[in-house]
Amino acid sequence: MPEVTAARAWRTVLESIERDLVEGRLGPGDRLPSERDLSADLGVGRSSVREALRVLEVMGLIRTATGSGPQAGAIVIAAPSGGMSTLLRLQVAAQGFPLADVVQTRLVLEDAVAARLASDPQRDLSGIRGILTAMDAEGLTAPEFLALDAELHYALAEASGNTVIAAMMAGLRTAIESYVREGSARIEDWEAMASRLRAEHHGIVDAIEAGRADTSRALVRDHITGYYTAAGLVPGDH
Amino acid sequence: MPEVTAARAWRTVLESIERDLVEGRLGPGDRLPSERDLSADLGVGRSSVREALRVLEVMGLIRTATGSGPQAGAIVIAAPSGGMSTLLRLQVAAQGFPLADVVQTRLVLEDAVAARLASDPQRDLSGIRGILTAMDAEGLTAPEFLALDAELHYALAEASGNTVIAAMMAGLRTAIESYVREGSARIEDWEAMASRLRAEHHGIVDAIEAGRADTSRALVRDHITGYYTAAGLVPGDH
DNA sequence: AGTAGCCTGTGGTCAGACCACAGGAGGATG
DNA sequence: CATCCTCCTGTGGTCTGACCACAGGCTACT
Repeated sequence: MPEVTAARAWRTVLESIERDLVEGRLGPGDRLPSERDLSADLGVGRSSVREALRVLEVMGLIRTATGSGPQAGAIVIAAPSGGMSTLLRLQVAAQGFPLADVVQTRLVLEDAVAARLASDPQRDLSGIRGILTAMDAEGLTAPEFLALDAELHYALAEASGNTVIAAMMAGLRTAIESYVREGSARIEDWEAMASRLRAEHHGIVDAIEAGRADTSRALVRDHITGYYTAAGLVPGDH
Repeated sequence: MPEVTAARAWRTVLESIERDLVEGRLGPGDRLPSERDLSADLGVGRSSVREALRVLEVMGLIRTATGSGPQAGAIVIAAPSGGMSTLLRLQVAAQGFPLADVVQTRLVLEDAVAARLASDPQRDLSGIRGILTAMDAEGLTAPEFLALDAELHYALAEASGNTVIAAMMAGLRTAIESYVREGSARIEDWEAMASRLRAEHHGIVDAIEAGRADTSRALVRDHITGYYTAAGLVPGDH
């Protein structure tokens, strides 16, 4: 007997759930069987089931809740940005991803987002305008400003309509968040930097709304590289 | 007593290890303490430690091995593409990512890869040429051909020097692999398609080596969209 | 009819017990 | 002295059983 399960009981659980997802037996909003049932059905220990569920939870596929009722248990949610953020953040921490590569990837994606938004006549930037207004407020601290900045860039990615790019943008941002925060302390005149960033944001959004794809792409590139070099996160050799 | 640990013992383990990574106490090649030691040090059960390690393993941060000696135990490896592939594949399966978004993201990234390679005089495409030669062989089945195709596109991303983009490309490819395979069955004259793809590959690599960024980008776009529409994976409304 | 309390099932966690495995230590052997 | 073989140790992998806290439904009492 070649032991079909090979090894790794938790992997069989993961594969079983993935199969259920692929073949449509499970979908967003559905509830997984209880850990004890899965354990019995698949012939593995409950701890192995839990290891698999933990992976799914961290990757943003399910949400777990204690108690009873329809909201309890493990439920498929498929919220990708959380998992992407965790993955990228950990890989950067483990030096699997150099910071420069993360920044450059962000550049590539944001570039594409701007171009796509500029050439899409159906775009709706009302939410983005709201964030811009919020950022124009006086007296924002650097962390507050950066939080709004993250929100703005994510909203742009979301508005472009591509969920994968939006999730990746959120993840890339999270991965470098702590470094960005540290970098902001290195900037001497924060108020000057803030007003520069404000102006650049308005310029980008204006260019997008004017449908000028190439202009908005260029502005986005300058905006991002400008800040990162100013914060000393990336060599200015671009 | 406000119970500092809040909840979720496994999360404290994850956070502890992440802190060790960020602050340099752990790095690639290092060995983690044994599960039993971590359990005792952090004051949690061994099963909670295992749940955290499982997450790290699936995300590609560590590798575990049984037995004794320096190679046994959990070792930091930071191999990002595996985790990225799992994440994207699962999210697509759970309908968190529409197929069209995945394809489009691949387009964006590959576009950037081609442009970057074309404008980089230091590029080394010798490995890519080797794959092209392998793909020129006669009598390849569709799965064999597609495997080489995946290898080729990944090699291009790798050659561009951006590890994040390379990992994302690998992940995106994995996420749609099964659909691509199915799609290949829908193509009536596979031999004709194969030679068309071969010609396009050569054209792309030639354009890159000639340093013609815009041409290579256009060729890449046509190459990818062409195949996906032919395989019926994406509406032809691009 | 309303309400208070119990009961059940859920995830969260821990403790302990095995197993298979890989490698080193140490003795037996030539 | 060198070599081989065996046992021992520590590792992850797994299972079992036992609690706990919690949320919601159910029931019995008022």
